[in-house]
Amino acid sequence: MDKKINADSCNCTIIHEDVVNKVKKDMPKEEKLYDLADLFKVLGDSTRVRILSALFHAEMCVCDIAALLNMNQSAISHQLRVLKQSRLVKNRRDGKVVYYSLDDEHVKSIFDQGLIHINEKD
Amino acid sequence: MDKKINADSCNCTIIHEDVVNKVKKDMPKEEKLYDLADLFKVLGDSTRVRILSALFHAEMCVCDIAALLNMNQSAISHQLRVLKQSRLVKNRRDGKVVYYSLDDEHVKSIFDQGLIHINEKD
DNA sequence: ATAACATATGAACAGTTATTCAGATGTTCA
DNA sequence: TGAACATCTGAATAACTGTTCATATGTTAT
Repeated sequence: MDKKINADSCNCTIIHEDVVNKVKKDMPKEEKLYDLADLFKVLGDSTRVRILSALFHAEMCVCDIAALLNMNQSAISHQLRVLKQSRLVKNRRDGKVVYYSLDDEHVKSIFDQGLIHINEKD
Repeated sequence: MDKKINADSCNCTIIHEDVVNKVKKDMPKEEKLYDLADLFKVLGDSTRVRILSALFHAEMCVCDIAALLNMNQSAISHQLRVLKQSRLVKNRRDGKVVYYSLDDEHVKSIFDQGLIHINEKD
């Protein structure tokens, strides 16, 4: 309903009010965009990217991942928690060992698109 | 060539050496994964996500974006620079005004996949 | 029950980053 | 040339985040 542009805090005169109003109408809900940024924030760490990339190929336990990435167990465990909170991985316990695996089919395609971008721009 | 697992720094005994070796072989090059994380790092900020989301719908100048997002011009300018360095946006100057637009077709599909993930998990 | 092992967790520290502020640069027009 | 405006930039600050360390939890086997 309220399509009025608030120019108080941007210290600019608005140049193209029509464009701004149109875009404002067409954009997704603010909340969704914040959630999206939060998702990318989770993906925006090399340790977590490497963990996910590993889990694309096999279910793995914490120690295996730590050995693979040459990092200590605690660091991996902390990051797995972050990934789990974002529902990107899930786990199952088998005795002492906890196995982690992917909990999302879309991450793979997000990664693939990202890699295409990278490979095109260098 | 060197598929030996370095377990020195992970303070774990390796449980499934076969799995670790297989995954190590199948994973993309380390460097690509770091680049990928860097890309997601750029996408992992709500201001930048909102800017890109706006640019999906129209080319816009800095002032317009600032007004749309209700932020000051300097903050937007700083973020546009980050987006440009990652080749996600490009710009053209028309007199005093600088117009920004998307410089990547893949970002849209990365966003779409991300939104699917978000919408499924709540 | 206790030792051994895999994993999880909380606190602390170091490094990174987004925004703000002040001012610089570049362009247009009178 | 100088005023007005759009944009850019560097420094400073405040907030956030990843890793490490020490320790806790949970499971198995003796």
